[in-house]
Amino acid sequence: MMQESGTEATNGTANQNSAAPSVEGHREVRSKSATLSSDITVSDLVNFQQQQALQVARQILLQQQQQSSAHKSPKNNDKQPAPQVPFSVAMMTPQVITPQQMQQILQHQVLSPQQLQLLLQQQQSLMLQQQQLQEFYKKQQEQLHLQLIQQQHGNKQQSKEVSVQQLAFQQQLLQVQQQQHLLSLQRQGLLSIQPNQTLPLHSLTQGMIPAELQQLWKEVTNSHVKEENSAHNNSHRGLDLSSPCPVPPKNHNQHGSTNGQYISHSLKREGSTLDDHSPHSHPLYGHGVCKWPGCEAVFEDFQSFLKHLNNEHALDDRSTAQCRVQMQVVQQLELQLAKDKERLQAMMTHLHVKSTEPKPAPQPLNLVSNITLSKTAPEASPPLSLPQTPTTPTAPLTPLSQTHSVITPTSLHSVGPMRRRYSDKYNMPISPDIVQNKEFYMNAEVRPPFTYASLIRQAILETPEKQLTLNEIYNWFTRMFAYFRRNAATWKNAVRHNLSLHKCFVRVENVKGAVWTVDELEFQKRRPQKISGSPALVKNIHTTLGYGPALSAAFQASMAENNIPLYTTASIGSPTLNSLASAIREEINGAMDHGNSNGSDSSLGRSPLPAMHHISVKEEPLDPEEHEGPLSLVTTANHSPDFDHNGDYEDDHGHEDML
DNA sequence: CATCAAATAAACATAT
DNA sequence: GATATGTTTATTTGAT
Repeated sequence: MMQESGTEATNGTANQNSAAPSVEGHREVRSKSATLSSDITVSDLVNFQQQQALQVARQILLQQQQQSSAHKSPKNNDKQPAPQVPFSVAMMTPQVITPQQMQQILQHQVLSPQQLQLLLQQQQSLMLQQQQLQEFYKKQQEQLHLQLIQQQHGNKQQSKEVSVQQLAFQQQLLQVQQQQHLLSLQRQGLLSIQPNQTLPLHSLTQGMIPAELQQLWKEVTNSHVKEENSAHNNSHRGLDLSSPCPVPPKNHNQHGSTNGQYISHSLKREGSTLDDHSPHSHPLYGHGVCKWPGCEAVFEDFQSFLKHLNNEHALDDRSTAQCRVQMQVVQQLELQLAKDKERLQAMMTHLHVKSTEPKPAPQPLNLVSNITLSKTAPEASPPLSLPQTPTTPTAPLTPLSQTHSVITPTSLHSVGPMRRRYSDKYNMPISPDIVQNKEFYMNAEVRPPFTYASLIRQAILETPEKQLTLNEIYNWFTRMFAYFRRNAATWKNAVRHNLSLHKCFVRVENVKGAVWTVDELEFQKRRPQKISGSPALVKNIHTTLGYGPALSAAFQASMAENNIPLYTTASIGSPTLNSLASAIREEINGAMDHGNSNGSDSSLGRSPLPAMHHISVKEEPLDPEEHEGPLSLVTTANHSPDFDHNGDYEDDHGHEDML
């Protein structure tokens, strides 16, 4: 009722509970600090891309101006600064990898602690530098901004004076920009550090030139998933640097403005949405706001927006530059995506399909089927194989490859109420993904594919005490998922409902009030009936068992790779990461304890984490009964719920406001 | 088609 | 009395 609406208002990150001071007491403090740091991070992240784009745009613009004044080079020459990146090209080794190569790569995949440490340090120092530069840059930025505006309105002459100054900063700007690129990528989990890719990383920082990027991208895409690619190509085209892209292409839309919003969305759109613009919808217009990168002008109606678009974002140097920047951003992300996909592929290949098949790249899922295969459950396997949702793991990140059906099916409607998540169980929520996705969900308003129960559990397990007050749980939701920063009334009610409904959540009275804890046993017990039987799964398990260790190792490695950097960079409270890890561990333990009972567990389906423990489970074959482990990779794979949403998430709102 | 789990809504109770 | 917190019931929906 009313309360809900009231709640909603408060839901933010702040503590809503002013009424129960004592109760919140200590906990409050804890959650508060956590919230704080994460909030900062989040918002920071949210603005990151946009800032980056703007900055880069300015820089490019400046360069252009200089060039034109100095060399009178053609107007929109695409030459970008700093032509150095030889390395990256070679090192990146996009998707042109043969299965064998993949294996090799995989084998080297596990970073040693030292290596990780090193990488971490590198990142941190980068962060520092960046901050410093950023500050300096901010000041300059203001000036430049003014100047740019002036220039735009006519006083070209000024530009010369300005340019002198600008030149002075150019270098720094470049640095900042590059670092930002890197950092942002890392934050998003797109840029993961891989052992064999360490170097590339550096080279990346050193200077990715749009042109190069593009080329890289092309290579990547071409080789990668050749088949599915048709669409990709299209997108490339759109991004082609050679074209100044005067008219703000649709791809730019949300991404820039929504900032945090994943590019994936935009990318995806590219493919599918290029043409479907309904009369009053424009990729650069959403929520009554202009989504042009850096512009957040508000408009009452679509018409005024169009007007604005034509006036403010007309074909001029600035727009062109911004456009380019956007392209860069997109390209980098795409590239990274491709890499991650490849990595996934390699992992899967390595883990299961050792020898097999040729078609690794195309569809990861296939692997699954391959996996299944073998051994024991011939027929059974079919079920597993399924789906079309190959990509899962990266799913959120992957949308762009429409190839992956992931996006398709559910995605479309997923936006709204999430009601069924599992079909997706066919995805594979392997740990790494989760992690990566974490970043994703923190920034993109995409509904997490996990059930409330899973999320609540996760929230609770992430704390050292393994207990949280309702309010803290709320805070965790809002902190971790952009999606839950909306519709508070709805999801809060759901959270409460879940807490009461599931036996796995135990309310513990405290002096100060009450906290919620998780009864892991119960949690694991839930709905065994379901899949339990699934023969297919069972069999796979066997198969998988053998690889158990490997898997978890890989998992950890990826965790390290992906998360650490992310969080580190993001300066997020490391607690998150750690807790996540610990939570996972716990799950694992729990799973082990219960052995097979839950083995059947289907529950995994819903929660991502579960998948992980399963993995570990394998390490220790406890399966007394017929089925050995809880789930096999396959199973695991299945579970990941729909990542699709991301894909479809239309721009924003739309439906999601169920309120 | 039956059943189940989860999401969603909402009424209601209780505590602060 | 307003909220926050919990509990419970009902309905809807997607999956199996």
